[in-house]
Amino acid sequence: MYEKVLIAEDMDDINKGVYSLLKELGIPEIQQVQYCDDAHLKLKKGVFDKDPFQLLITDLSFKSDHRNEKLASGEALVAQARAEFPKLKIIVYSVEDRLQRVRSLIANYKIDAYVCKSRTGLKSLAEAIKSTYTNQLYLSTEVSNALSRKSELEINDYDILLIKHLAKGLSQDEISHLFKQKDISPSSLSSIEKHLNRLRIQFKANNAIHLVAITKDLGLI
Amino acid sequence: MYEKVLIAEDMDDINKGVYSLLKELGIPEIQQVQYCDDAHLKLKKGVFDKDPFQLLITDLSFKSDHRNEKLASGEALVAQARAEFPKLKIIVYSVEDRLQRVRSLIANYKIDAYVCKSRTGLKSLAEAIKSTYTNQLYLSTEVSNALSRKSELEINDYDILLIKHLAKGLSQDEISHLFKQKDISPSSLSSIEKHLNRLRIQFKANNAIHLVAITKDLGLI
DNA sequence: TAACTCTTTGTGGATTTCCGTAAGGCATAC
DNA sequence: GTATGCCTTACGGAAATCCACAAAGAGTTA
Repeated sequence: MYEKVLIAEDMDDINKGVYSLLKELGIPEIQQVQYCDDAHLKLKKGVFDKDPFQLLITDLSFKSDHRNEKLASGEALVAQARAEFPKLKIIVYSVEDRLQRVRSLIANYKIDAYVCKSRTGLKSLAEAIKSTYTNQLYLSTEVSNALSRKSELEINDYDILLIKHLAKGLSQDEISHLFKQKDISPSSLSSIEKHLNRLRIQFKANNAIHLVAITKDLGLI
Repeated sequence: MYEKVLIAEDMDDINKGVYSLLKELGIPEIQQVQYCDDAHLKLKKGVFDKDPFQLLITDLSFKSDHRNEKLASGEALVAQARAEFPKLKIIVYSVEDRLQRVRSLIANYKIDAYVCKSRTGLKSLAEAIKSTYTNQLYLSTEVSNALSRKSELEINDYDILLIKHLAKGLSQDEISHLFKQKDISPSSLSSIEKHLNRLRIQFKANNAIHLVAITKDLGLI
């Protein structure tokens, strides 16, 4: 089993919960940090001391406070960690349950497991730890079909961007101009209308207002 | 100090963290539930057994799963608990940090403390427990000014209702018809336009979409 | 009562969104 | 090569919004 594990999680209560789980699993060396930058430092120090961490368990969202950090999000931490320490196992442990998000983490950073925080989050996390130790990708049940092809008709980054700009108060015409200016394709008013229309249908929204309200409730934007 | 405390929190890791905090505080009887309905049952049973809970610590958001519950949210649980057990102390422990939300919980249900989950959430929770035991309202630092600045409260229930219906996807014309039907005044399309226009100016919103997005972020709707 | 203010309601017009249709580009399959 | 499907773009009309101004009503004050 793992000998040396790092937990990156800003909320102290969860941090505590994960810590006691690792203790129960009999892992001898456990370190905890509440900031992404601290996590990065610890990882580097481990390598420097010739005693590297074998596993990183990290959240995705870290509330920002007075400190201004270089690594502003869990995703940034994952990206950095994967780039610098290819052998490090990474488990993402987050409330986020959007399949698209999970997919992109796996595709871009080759994370070793994704566990949704939930009623049974800790149990899943325990399984994830065991699976990753034997080099098996682990996804908790909530997101287990993130890799199946069926859910391909999800929304992509372009759609999110579109809705975000809508929510910021831009008209469709203004978005069109902005996209042209930034070389984001498609940028024609007609295409923007078409994409929004598809999204409205997909989310069963009556109009653009409704669409923004729904996606906000879902936490997509 | 409290003798009998109930924790309602769906995520097992946080539940674990809170539990160990209460243990450290020397509270002898601690019970935990992961569903609102279970919390309600426990509270009722306590009274029935002539050994009522003195304190409820509850989250606001509970993910729904296969069970279909009567009390679908933490707020519903709080409402029910306050109505049935006026002497029960209630601490809400949630990530939600919108002042309006805190305000309405205090105004409507007379909760005894509101603690934001954060890096130092557990520490705040400990203070909240002590404060409430001496009948003092406690608000964690993130939301401590929820009661001070009531300046922004120039919007009334009519405005909120209006925006809520917008967010549900109704057109201004449909809202007009609905209001006429329900005898809500003013109900003319013209007046609805005028009110929305005032709100847009007030919130510096470019259009109705923007207005809904802003008020949603503020937790007004 | 008259003057004043505030709110509701109405009207017209510019702008934007909504929705269908159609043309053109581009890749893949036959 | 041609056919096919998918996507972008364009255009036009209906509907909804945004906005300015005017009229009617209700309440207040002098």
